Amino acid sequence: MAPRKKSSAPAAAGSSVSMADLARELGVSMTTISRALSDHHSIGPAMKQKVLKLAKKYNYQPNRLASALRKGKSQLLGIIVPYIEGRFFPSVVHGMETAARRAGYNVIICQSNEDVAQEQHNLDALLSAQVAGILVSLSRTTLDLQHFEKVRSRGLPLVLFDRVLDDADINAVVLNDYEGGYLSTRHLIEQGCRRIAHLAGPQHLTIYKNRRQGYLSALREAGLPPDDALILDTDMTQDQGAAAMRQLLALPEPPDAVFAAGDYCALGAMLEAQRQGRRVPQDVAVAGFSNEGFTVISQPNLTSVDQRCEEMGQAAVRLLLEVLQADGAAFGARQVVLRPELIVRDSSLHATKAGKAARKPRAAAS
Amino acid sequence: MAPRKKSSAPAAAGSSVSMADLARELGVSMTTISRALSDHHSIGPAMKQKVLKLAKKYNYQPNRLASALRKGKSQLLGIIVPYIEGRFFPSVVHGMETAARRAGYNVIICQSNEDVAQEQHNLDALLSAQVAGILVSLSRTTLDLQHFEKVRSRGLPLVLFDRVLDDADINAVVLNDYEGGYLSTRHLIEQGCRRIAHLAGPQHLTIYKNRRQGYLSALREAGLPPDDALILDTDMTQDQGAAAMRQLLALPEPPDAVFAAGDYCALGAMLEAQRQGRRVPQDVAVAGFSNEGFTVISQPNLTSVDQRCEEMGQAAVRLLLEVLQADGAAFGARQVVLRPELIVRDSSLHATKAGKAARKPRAAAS
DNA sequence: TTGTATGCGTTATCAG
DNA sequence: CTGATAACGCATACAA
Repeated sequence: MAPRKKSSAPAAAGSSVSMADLARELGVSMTTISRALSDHHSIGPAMKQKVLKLAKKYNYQPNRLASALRKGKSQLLGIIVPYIEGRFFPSVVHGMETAARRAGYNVIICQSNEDVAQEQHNLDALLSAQVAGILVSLSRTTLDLQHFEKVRSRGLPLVLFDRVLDDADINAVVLNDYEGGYLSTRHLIEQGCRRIAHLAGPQHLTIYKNRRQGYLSALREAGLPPDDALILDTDMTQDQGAAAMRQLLALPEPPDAVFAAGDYCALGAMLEAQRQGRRVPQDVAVAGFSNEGFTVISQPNLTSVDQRCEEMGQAAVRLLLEVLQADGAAFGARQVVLRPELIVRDSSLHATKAGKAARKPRAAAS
Repeated sequence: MAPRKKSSAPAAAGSSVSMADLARELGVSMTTISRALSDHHSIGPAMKQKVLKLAKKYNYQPNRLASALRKGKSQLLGIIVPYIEGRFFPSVVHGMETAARRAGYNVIICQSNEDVAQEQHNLDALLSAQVAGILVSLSRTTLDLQHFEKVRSRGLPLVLFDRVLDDADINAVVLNDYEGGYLSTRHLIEQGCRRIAHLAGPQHLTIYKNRRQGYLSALREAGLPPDDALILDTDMTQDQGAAAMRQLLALPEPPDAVFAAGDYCALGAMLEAQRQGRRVPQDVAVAGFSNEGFTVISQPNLTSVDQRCEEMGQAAVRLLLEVLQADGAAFGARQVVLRPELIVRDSSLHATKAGKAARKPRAAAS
């Protein structure tokens, strides 16, 4: 028995049933249908059941567009990331989508491609789509937050994550990069290393600045004097990691450990050291940052700092939803700082005879 | 000079200007505003300029919800993937978002978590959001396509990618897995290998079935008899790859090469062989599938088949938009088959003395 | 070339 | 508890 039977307007292809259709069929008003479906209090249980049954029968799907238009708020969250590749951002997005779905939201994803202009366009598109809130990890070329004023003036919650700017007055979820740098360096010190080099990232980016601060703190705490010759600026690529290691090994007094602010950079350094006949970790210990998938595959496996990607995504959405619920109350912007986890692997086991700290990579894709 | 001046309804926080506001301000009708903004032909250039200028001044943002409601079609594409992790899906999504944005669309992303029920919910949510089209890579637990009937009956374009079912009557973009298996195996044969094992994936999945077929074809073509003892079923994990290699090396006549249908599985096999004192590729050559990031990091670097992730995403969106434009015309479902690329690296250079085929991993994340 | 009127599907505000 | 009606913001058929 096909659904389309006595309905005056048959469910032709391309169209789906609306509340009006259900109302007509049951001989009641649209209002009643709406109440029954949205579980309103002033609705008879008998009526409610009838409506729900019919809705199921006709396979009624609410039109969220109409609902959102009427209510002025959609069930969509906008996400802007520099790009969806590598290990970090996909994992964060994974966490976000999961948290959002649980709360009944869907996510629109945009890539800025590290371009402020693109970021602005994305922002406009999201506002235009009437999203309920926006999550952003800033592009590298974003130097101020003025284009996000639109968001505030619309009264929409905004949460930055990972890539932020120093602005106390904005909601943000970040990793404690300082602590990551500190933990990593302290670990190297505990391994008996005394001349610890640092391959730093672009210092105008907060994350790299903080990792470096952590490094310096650990040195200071251990009474080790920082040596400018051991702190090299790189762009975090594998190539520059190798180049930096070449430079370090050419020093009259080369380092006995290297803490790189990124895994690819660390890998480049490690391979270069091996190419020059040094043993890792015995001659020079190496630690990276980000806990990339390949850290359990390189020889030796690479010690690194896990960034809690997924937790970051979930935390960001949670924060956003809280602000959304508070709806204007509780103004003060909140900052959530996640604690990094140092994952010790063979590349840094300088003192002991390379213990084992194996970790399986995640399951096969596709 | 602030925008809110003579307007009767000041732009209060939380609200934005609408066409009606612009119309009132200029003393013209909404129709005129609409036409000017949508670049309609019957509109005076002078008027058009005036409207555009005012729109800029007031920072007018069209409400896509309202527009979509009216037109019955939004500027949103829905994407359903099993999950957003690993290398494959993020790259595909990357390609999709890029292609979609260029065409003026935004993408909503949902994860099915390999669960049919979740896939259905995602589907409902997307339909409810009135997306203009849907792109799906099926969950592992999806055994038929009946829940996608809703999409067709709504007249929405549907495109499957990568994970599909054998159904000729549906738009799909897939990799030629058969060719990938064939190329990989032929390459091993050309390297002088004669006893080539195959670590196969779950055979109810088309992709693995096809990779295996390609393997068999290459053997047949070379006059090498397939040997059932050399074809092992696995779930493609690293562990099972290792277990399979153990089993193979215990044979009275062990293989001189292994073609695994996945990189993690290949890696497990490779490491196990080395653990048992075999040299790769000299004693046993190894080739994988998917071109994961770690293929350039493992020792030796792993020969693999690139799946053209990004192209797949772009092709899927292109196909979807074509169907959308055709709007009912041109019914026949189309299948786009992408050609895989064999990336030869050291793990399979059996004959020659391990040439070099280095490839840098992509740039550092975050 | 411009304006008038109507409807997309839903929800909120009233009144019964 | 239920119903009639208006409104969200935009786009189109039709009239001027």
